[in-house]
Amino acid sequence: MLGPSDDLQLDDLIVAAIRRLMRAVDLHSRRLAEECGLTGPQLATLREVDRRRSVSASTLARSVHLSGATMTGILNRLEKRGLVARTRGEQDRRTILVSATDLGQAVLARAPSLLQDEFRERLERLEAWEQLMMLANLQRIASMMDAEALDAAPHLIVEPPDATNERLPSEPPVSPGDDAFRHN
Amino acid sequence: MLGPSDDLQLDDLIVAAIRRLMRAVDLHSRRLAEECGLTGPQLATLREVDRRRSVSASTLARSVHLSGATMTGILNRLEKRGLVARTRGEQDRRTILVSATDLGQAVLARAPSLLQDEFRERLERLEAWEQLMMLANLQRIASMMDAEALDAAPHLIVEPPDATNERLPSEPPVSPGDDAFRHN
DNA sequence: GGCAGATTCTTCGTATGCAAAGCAAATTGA
DNA sequence: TCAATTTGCTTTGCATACGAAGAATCTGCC
Repeated sequence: MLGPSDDLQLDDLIVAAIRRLMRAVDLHSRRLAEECGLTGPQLATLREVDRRRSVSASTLARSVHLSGATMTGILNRLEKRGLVARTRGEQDRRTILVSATDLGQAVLARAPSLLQDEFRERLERLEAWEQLMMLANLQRIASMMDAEALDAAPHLIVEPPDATNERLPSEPPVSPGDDAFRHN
Repeated sequence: MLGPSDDLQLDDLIVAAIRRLMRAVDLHSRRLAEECGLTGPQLATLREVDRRRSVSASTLARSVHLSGATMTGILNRLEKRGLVARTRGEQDRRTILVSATDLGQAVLARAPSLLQDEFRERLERLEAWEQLMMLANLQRIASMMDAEALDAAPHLIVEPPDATNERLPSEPPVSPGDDAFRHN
């Protein structure tokens, strides 16, 4: 372990790195907006809407880790551009079911990644174990900071080399009901 | 390396982890605001103002990795509460020199860390090499995403309260590979 | 001196992002 | 059955965040 003075150093460095990362994400979001007309959160939301066929707004919010209020604003902008459609739920008329329009899917097909190309290229040049280590560390930090928010979902564990990593064991494949976020 | 389909998975997991991290930071910022009256960016700014004795607004913005426009808003709120004071530069009357008031220093002395206590406790329980690995990975990711912004310098060492307004790239150059493991 | 260009900060417009309050629909309980 | 609660979304208020444009100032060149 480190002494208290070193801990202060460590804290500051972590804070600085996180701030740098957040800024980079924000800047890339604005660049996305210029290039394809969608900001980062909008693109992430549209992708998730398209992946699942028809989702409630709250489920959507949880999937992309946003509050419901923020999701409302994003959906408003997406809807205003005709990229998604809002429908009232049949059985439960409180819920709003969101679905991607044809235009939305078309835009999505042309949209770039949520990560900068530069970053992806650099990442691709790394060895697989390095990629997984970085992901694991990122997830670990997220979990450590997220913990107070009660997320029981286990995340990526870097397995010894014999595990067949066809699919990384984090988010389950689409199954629309079991959201992995069931804390009520 | 991983195949293209796994890369897509990797991208998505990284995006999700980053989003989770950003949300956690935001939530902690709001908690800070309730507890000590200062949000995360405000506290970070006030700390930096106090550390250096008197800084220009632009230097401050670069130090905490914010744009000048954002810094203006934060300084407005800090000034309105009497925590910092703005003064015109003597030689260069374009610059705004920011300094912490007595009240600002008093508030600062009582303010908690920018990181959640939960996170810090968890971090402290880890071995030193693990702490450094996590920091190094975080800095590496930040650098990889930051690179396009020409910043390129992962500042491992917290700069001394130099007060001399340094020019552009500013941050002490550190070879990007071993940045986390340089003790001095 | 005097003016063109650069630099510094502020203002404006837009998009996140959250909590809390508000509203409507569904569920529960007596 | 119908009031009380819960649930799902929207609205409101505030604080980031950014770029672009504007105002004030400085610098260099003549």
